[in-house]
Amino acid sequence: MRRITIKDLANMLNLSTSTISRALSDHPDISEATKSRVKETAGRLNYRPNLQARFFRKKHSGLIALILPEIHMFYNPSLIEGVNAAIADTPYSLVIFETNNDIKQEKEAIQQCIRWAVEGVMISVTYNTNKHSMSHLEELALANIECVMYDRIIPDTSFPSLTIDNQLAAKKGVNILLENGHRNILGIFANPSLAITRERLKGYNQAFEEYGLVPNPDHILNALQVNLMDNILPVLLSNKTFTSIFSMTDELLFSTTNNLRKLNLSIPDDLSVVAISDGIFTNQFYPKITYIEDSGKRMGAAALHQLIEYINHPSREKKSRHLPTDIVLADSVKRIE
Amino acid sequence: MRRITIKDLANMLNLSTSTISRALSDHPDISEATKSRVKETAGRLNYRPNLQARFFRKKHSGLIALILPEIHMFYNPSLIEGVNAAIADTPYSLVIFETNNDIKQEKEAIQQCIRWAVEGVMISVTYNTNKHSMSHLEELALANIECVMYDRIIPDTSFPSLTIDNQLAAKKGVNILLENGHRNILGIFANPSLAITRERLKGYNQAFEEYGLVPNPDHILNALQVNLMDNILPVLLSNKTFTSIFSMTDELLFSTTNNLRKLNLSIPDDLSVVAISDGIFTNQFYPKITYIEDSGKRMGAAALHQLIEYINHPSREKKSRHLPTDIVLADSVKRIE
DNA sequence: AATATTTACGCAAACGTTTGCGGGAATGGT
DNA sequence: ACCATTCCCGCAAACGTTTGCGTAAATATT
Repeated sequence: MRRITIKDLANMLNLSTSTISRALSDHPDISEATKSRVKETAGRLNYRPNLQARFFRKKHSGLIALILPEIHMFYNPSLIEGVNAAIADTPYSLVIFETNNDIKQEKEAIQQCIRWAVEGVMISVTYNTNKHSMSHLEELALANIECVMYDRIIPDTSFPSLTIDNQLAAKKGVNILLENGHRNILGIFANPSLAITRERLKGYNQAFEEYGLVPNPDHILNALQVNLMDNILPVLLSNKTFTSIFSMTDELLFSTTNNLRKLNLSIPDDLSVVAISDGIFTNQFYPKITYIEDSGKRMGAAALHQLIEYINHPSREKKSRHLPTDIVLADSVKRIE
Repeated sequence: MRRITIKDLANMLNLSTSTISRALSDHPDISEATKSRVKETAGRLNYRPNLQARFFRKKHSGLIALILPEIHMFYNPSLIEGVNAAIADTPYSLVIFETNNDIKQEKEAIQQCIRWAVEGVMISVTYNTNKHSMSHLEELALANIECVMYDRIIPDTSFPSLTIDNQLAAKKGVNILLENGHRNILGIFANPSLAITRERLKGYNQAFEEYGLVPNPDHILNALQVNLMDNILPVLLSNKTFTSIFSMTDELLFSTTNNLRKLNLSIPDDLSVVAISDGIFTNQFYPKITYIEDSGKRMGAAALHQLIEYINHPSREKKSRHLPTDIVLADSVKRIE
């Protein structure tokens, strides 16, 4: 039970392989009569082109790689869903690499991409990837593989990137709290070695400044790792007189809600909460959390389209883009005077 | 800047392509001297084998496909992580297809697998895939592609499967509640068209029966879709006198916790809770939830290894296996008399 | 009717790698 | 010194597909 090939079809129909090939791809050189004859038998015999051979001959792989630091509960599942939905309308297939926030695994993933001759790479880098350790990314460029960075990017490089306007998003979020009378706003942030953290931090501060207020550096919690939250957050909340919390991600928000429950504090009666969020957790949670939307689904689709754009037009100028962000108001903010 | 090939190396070193190929793969026919000479220049010139060409010639693709119904917050991220970690030690790469619980997309994914000539498929089927609609799976067999089902399987088919012992797991979970004195146990279950739901339901009932009790069918909630929980659960909890809840998945558990908060009911003071869970949500949640572990990570690794086993030994007898389940006790169960 | 064009197909090479086979040179044994 | 091995390496085919080029027949043009 060997797999049926173009040669088989050629033999059965007394045609050459070239005619079969052209007939199947609707080449104008082939008459309608033979086209339908070929297609009919191909369908009947369940012929499936060998993509390996095709792409080998055509010198491209039909593969697009998605490299991400981790696949945990938040954001990335949504992102994968977005990429998957978008790639269904294209001739490409998706391979996914997970780096576990380890730059060594990131390098290994890139080597894999080169060996597979993928046609494009979408990457969200690890904590430790920065301007001075991106030789592996430059290898991609040398191999003529298009690359866009998304979400966790390295700013100010020659690689195009796609993010939301992180500073603006954070500013919008904090603004909601300020406008509702909050002044003591605990800002919960991730690892500051990530550009995304620094940008969102800027937005937090900028919101205060534009309001004519001075942000208090003591009101910032930098959770180098999420599980440290359980130690730090209770201390912070018991000592200070916060009336609200701004969380820069879903992951930190989840940890926050658990800690609030542990401290017997409720949202929004004891503390108002605003987050930058994918939208899934914040909408399903009770009470629904007010958030600035950073949709993984939309990001995934947009990043893919941008990448395919570059693949199809390699010479086109590469630039970094921002996705717009919506404000979604819900039940987690209480107005105070 | 063309990519460097074996031919290039052959020309530069005045050797034949066959010698280069053999030298790079440590063939005994090649002397150590030339081996090191070849490897040195290959390394220096950054030679990367063209996997498309290699696999094309060798008549396999080096690809393994993972087909899953959805990538939401729970389980599947963990599963992907497990597969990814395990596949790193193998010569295979992973492609992921998401079917959105749509049998049409599932069929499409399988067609893709055949066209790509993947060497194995790991699949968790949709709600609507059953014994009478699995012609696409049989096509896989015809194409000599190995296939294992995991998690959401079709029972009693010729395809090997990998699951936990769902009935046993549910029984274990309900048992914990029974042993702690609970008799009115709300069972929260998913769509009964899934075999996994029916199995776990059996376990729920069996636990009662082995305890000499008669399970009450009115104590079963079948959430055909998760978002329906918000309507049904409050009604059920206000009418009946439940003292505890058994949830068959993380997803349903999450919805449950939100509804409990809405109703101002706390765990475990008002209601004890036990779930079958991947372990991530239950451990991070406050209070920590007692659960029967169904680890996506472990499942992913195990399914992959089983699949590779079949790929390497196609004639080996295929059988369905169960993964053992651990009980993880935490803070969500209160003893009552 | 002679020439020009179009139509419809076949020939053969090419993509990069692996591998069966063959053979010259070096080595071993007597 | 002769034969049998062993050691290294090259030749060439093969995997399935696409595609530039060539060409005979059919059709169009004058």
